[in-house]
Amino acid sequence: MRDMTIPESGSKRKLLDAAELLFAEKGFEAVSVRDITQAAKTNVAAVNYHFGSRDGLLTLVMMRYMVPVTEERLARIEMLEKKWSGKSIPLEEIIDALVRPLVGQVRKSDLSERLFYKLTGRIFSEQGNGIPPQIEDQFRQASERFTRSFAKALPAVPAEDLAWRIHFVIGGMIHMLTHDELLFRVSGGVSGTPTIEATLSRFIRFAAAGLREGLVTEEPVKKGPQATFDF
Amino acid sequence: MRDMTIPESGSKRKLLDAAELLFAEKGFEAVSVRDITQAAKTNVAAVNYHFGSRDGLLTLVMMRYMVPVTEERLARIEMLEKKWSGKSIPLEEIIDALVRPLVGQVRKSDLSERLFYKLTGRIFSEQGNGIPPQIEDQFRQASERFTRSFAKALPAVPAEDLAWRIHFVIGGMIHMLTHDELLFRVSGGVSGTPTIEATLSRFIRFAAAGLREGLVTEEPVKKGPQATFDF
DNA sequence: CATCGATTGAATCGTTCGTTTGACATTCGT
DNA sequence: ACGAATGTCAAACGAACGATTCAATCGATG
Repeated sequence: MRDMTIPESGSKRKLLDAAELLFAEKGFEAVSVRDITQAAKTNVAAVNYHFGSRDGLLTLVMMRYMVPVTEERLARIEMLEKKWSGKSIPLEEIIDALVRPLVGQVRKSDLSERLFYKLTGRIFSEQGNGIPPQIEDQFRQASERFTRSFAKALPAVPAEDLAWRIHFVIGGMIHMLTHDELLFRVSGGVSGTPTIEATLSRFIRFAAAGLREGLVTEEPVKKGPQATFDF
Repeated sequence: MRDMTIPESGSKRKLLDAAELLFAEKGFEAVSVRDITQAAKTNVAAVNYHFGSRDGLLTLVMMRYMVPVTEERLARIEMLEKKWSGKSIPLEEIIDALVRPLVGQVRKSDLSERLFYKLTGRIFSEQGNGIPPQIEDQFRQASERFTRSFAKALPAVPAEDLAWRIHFVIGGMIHMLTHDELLFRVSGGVSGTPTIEATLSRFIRFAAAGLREGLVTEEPVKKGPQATFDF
């Protein structure tokens, strides 16, 4: 296996940064090795020298944020299990643990918020289309863990129904990440430029309501901002 | 403009059928003109002769079902407006009008259900990525019309919130169409092979609940199967 | 049958793709 | 200061791409 560490400077780092920017803007298929090396102001051969192949660079670009995102997702869900010690976790907090790690990583990148979410959204939406197995594994880990917590939080929902509902939630999340600009068409130009926090809150409430569909809520659903996890 | 009609037989029809099958299986970018002509057992030049270019064929493949889908969507929503004459339409029926036309067109194709939904899902998910303007226009029409009905059905939801919620619904729909096989990963192998009708019902209930989030429902939400429109 | 537009066929165009080569430059330990 | 490792560079490779050329063939019509 090749060196998977990311240096702080040098052409390897420049290539990685240029590649992730172009991938975010135009998609993984639409960017050629020559586009990347030109943007990074290096020679064409540099990609194959440092990453073995275009695929090697692609994998590293994907892993760079997906690994920390998965780690933070799993850490958050474990924290929640402890916090609610055995009891089922409120839906809103599970969904928060699913999407907030994306916000946590955005600042570690040189990309703008829009581009970072577009990049991660592209990764999510390429599932099953010849994605590197390392990335598939990240998805598998988060998927298995969160499905368990969702099932515990919604014991009244049959497993098959729940699977589909989670499916729909993931679709909404991906669409939120990839198509920020689409909103203006859907809304007829209604929306301003919401902060990510407001959008996240909207998504969490939407997803929780969809997941809970059909359930009688004895006590009315807690309103106000969702859990903040600022510890 | 070139001839946009689709003959019942001949190599033009064979190319169209072969192209839509390959596009559904592997995506629009991953299929070459040579793949298509080989599958259709015609000469490579046939694509450029009949469709002007690869893009011309691609556009026609997309328009073949998207035009009837949009027409049926708009017809259904107009029917609903008449049926509820001025009153706001129940959410479930609006969402039904949005997704059921896809089921209506599946039988007109030679593709299996799985591949047809994959094909249309791919069309939906390519929005903003250099999609033909004719297809963009189909989206625009449906988007404007349904946004209006959603707004009327949910007068208490602020326009900006509603826009995002519709956004999430569309994302769930696309994911449902494109990633049928993903379900097995999410659910841990729980699901069987649901009929499209059961899946549709699940989606409609999920989406309606998400759209309605936060609203006090004076009368409990009507249960049971959603409207069938069998007239 | 002869004619003519419509269609097909094999060959090839020019480009772009990811990758490789081998010469050259730089850096570093000893 | 020297040799080895490391990195860079221009050039080129073979393969695949969409598109085009032009002669051969077909089918309807006169």
